[in-house]
Amino acid sequence: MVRTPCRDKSGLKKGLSRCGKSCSLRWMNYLRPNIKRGNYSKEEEDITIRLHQQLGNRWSTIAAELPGRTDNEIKNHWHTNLKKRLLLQNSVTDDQKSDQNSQSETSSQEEVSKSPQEFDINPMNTPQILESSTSTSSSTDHDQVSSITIDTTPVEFNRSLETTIQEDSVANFFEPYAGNNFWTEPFLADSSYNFNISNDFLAPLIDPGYISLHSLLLDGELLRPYGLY
DNA sequence: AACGAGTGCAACCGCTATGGA
DNA sequence: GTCCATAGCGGTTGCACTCGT
Repeated sequence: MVRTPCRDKSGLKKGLSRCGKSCSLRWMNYLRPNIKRGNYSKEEEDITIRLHQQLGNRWSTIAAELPGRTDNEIKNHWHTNLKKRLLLQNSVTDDQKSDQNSQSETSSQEEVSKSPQEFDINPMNTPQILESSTSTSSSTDHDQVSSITIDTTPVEFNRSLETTIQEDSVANFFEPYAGNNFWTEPFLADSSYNFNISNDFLAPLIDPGYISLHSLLLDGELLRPYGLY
């Protein structure tokens, strides 16, 4: 069943008019209280890269592993930052390989036996970018080239993805919230939003303690879109 | 100051899945 | 079983903003 688009007959948007779907999307992607905003941590980027390697463009699944991040945000971040970095990484890796090829014929024969995916895209094999995740960086690609630091320490590849995420990022990320099963109840955070932004805003009620642990502490920038600092 | 290019991200679009009548 | 509304997903677009010239 094809959804009726939020357009008038001329095909133009109806100004500021919003259909239910538009409102829903805006809530889910932008207004939802437990959305984490601001720069991505290295852990979040690592998770994104690994999951994308495993799952492809299943952004909602990836988003489920990154609490506070929406699929849309992750998708945007991937297209605007991570994809470029991986491409850059690959180009650096290719350069290194070409250098190595010119120096060692033996090593080149080993490389040939690999499929491209084994050493190009796979973030588990490629060097880890240590650059801080400043998504607002206005530097040019050329500047990024000069600013990126490559860590050639190999990542243990045999660990399962789930174990890797749990050990490397998620457990550490939510350790301060231990005792609240945020991880298995991701949408409870929505319900935790029981303080009034305005008199017009009605939200479900829940234990106020939940707010401090999940909503308020998730990110310092959480309330800034509402003018609450 | 003005302009153009590049960038980031919210919003939109088309589609499928699902559930209720 | 059919129809319809809605939720959710991934791809794409449009525009505000920043930066360099």
